[in-house]
Amino acid sequence: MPELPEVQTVRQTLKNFILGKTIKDIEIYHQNIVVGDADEFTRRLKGQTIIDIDRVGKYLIFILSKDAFVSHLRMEGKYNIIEEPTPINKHEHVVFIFDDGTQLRYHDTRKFGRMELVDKDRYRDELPLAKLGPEPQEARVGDVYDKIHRSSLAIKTLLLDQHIMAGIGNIYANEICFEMGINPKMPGNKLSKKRVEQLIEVSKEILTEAIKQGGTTIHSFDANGVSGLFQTKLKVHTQKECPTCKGAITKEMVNGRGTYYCKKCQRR
DNA sequence: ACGTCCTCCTGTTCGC
DNA sequence: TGCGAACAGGAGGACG
Repeated sequence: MPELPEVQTVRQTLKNFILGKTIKDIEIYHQNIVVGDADEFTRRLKGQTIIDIDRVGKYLIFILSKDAFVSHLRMEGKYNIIEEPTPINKHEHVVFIFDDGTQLRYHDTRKFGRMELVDKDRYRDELPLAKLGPEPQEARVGDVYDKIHRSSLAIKTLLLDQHIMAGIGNIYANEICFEMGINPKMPGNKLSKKRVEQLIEVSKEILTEAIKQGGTTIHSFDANGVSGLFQTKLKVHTQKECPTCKGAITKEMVNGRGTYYCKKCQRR
């Protein structure tokens, strides 16, 4: 589900709700969500206060008084804020119970999401975050060009590779290719340095605009009832008609992911 | 080392 | 209408 703008939206919403709260207990209904020993996860975090929530790429990092854990929502993960007691939903797998009686519940229909304890002081330098590339905002043209230039993979596949740049997922990869006027299947090694520079600029612009809109709401995603608005600005993803030439949008699979583009306007 | 495919899951949509 | 196949904001591991 969520890409960088959606995760950023979730982060902000969660910060407003849980900063300063202390975890009284944790209930884990599906152990696989927690990487490593689920009992240790509970034991370690119990009694700790939420100090901050960070975000790196599509990862959220919950910073507590002593420890920290990362949370990746993958395709369908969400956090439900519970202020009034309600029955547990069958897709709520991890429940954080705070000392003020409120709860934070991790909801994930496909159970793809993961949580994992990390070192509070150096999580950026250890797995799973260590291998992530820079977000477009911090990316340096030379570094990105080096990686793209040496690959014959489709440019869209490279945009989805979190080791090159972090935060872009399927929706925004499609949108970025459209804005670039590039065919998503264009091999990376066909791009000039100038073109890669433009790619980074376009990525920044699209992610920034999406964050401003509160992310994209497709299917059921929302950040605790806060729906994003970027879906109204999508130009190709899940669209039928090209906003530029009014021709039909082509949909095909690239690297196993649904890829939408305009054959006429994206050929460079 | 690199590219491709499979896998983890469940719910919804698509096509015959 | 019914029913199985395909697909869905992701990423890590196996394999050739």
